[in-house]
Amino acid sequence: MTISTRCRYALRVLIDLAEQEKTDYVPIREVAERQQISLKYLEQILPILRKHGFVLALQGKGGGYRLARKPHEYRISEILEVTEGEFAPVACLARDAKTCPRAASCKTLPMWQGFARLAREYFEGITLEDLVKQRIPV
Amino acid sequence: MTISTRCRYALRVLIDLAEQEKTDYVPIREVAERQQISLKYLEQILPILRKHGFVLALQGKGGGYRLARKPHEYRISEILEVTEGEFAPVACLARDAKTCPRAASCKTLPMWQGFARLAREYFEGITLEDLVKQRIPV
DNA sequence: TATTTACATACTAAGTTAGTAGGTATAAAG
DNA sequence: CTTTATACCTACTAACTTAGTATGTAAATA
Repeated sequence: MTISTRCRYALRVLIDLAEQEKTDYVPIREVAERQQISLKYLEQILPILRKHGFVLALQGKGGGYRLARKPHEYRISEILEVTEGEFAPVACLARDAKTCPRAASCKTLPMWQGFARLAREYFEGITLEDLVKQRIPV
Repeated sequence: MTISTRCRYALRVLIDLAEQEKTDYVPIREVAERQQISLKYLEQILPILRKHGFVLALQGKGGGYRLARKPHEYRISEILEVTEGEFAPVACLARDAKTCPRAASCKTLPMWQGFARLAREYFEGITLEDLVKQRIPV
């Protein structure tokens, strides 16, 4: 039950890009150096973010990545979704799950549903801007 | 981010034992048949529950397992803890984690702390009896 | 002594994770 | 037109985890 580094790195990259506050493109190599993350690994992660419209990419000299939206327009739940996969504590709650024959009588299902809902609402309520500006209540 | 079958099976066994409402020992084989779970796999899971005092075991003919406490005396959080391991969405929040050099400036740490707390409180608030009597609000 | 139970340990196939390695496509600059 | 700097793509791998199976041994009752 731990968040993958792929997901955590994705968040750090997005935060890093948000902090640059530039409108021009930042080479991924710079981010890798600043964040001390393997460049080659980031090269696998960034295309995921691009395919889902989170960042814009520009190839060639002077190219790089930049945010596609303003920081407050990213819900953390979206970022988790694409880098970590759907949040489903048990298989029966996955979108593509075939209905479990035990579902009707399952004594634990409501608990997992409640937990999934709690988690979803928590991460939907946080934006990238909240992270950058450290606005998470402790 | 999914709960292991080991953990889910452990919950089903405890619920099953609670439903028997007998004070005498139930052979694990019976539980395996009722719940349609591999007997050999359960034979690995039950010793975990016994070592942590959740169930009592009796060897030999007429032996088996029974609950060590009353259903309302089990918090789900305890059961998750021993079968699934400590709930720590990121490594830095594990009990034995060495302090991350990035911790002080980490923009995501408070979010993970908040999530861990939310999850902990949710599962601490549910007992085995709640599951058996299907008292989980939807 | 036979039977039934828990208990212990080793093994395994399949999948996941966190990368590394090597090359291709694209675009700007000289 | 060549060089350089970037993104992009695909394959590979070591280590680990998961969900079991297999093969016993120990204990307690009938």
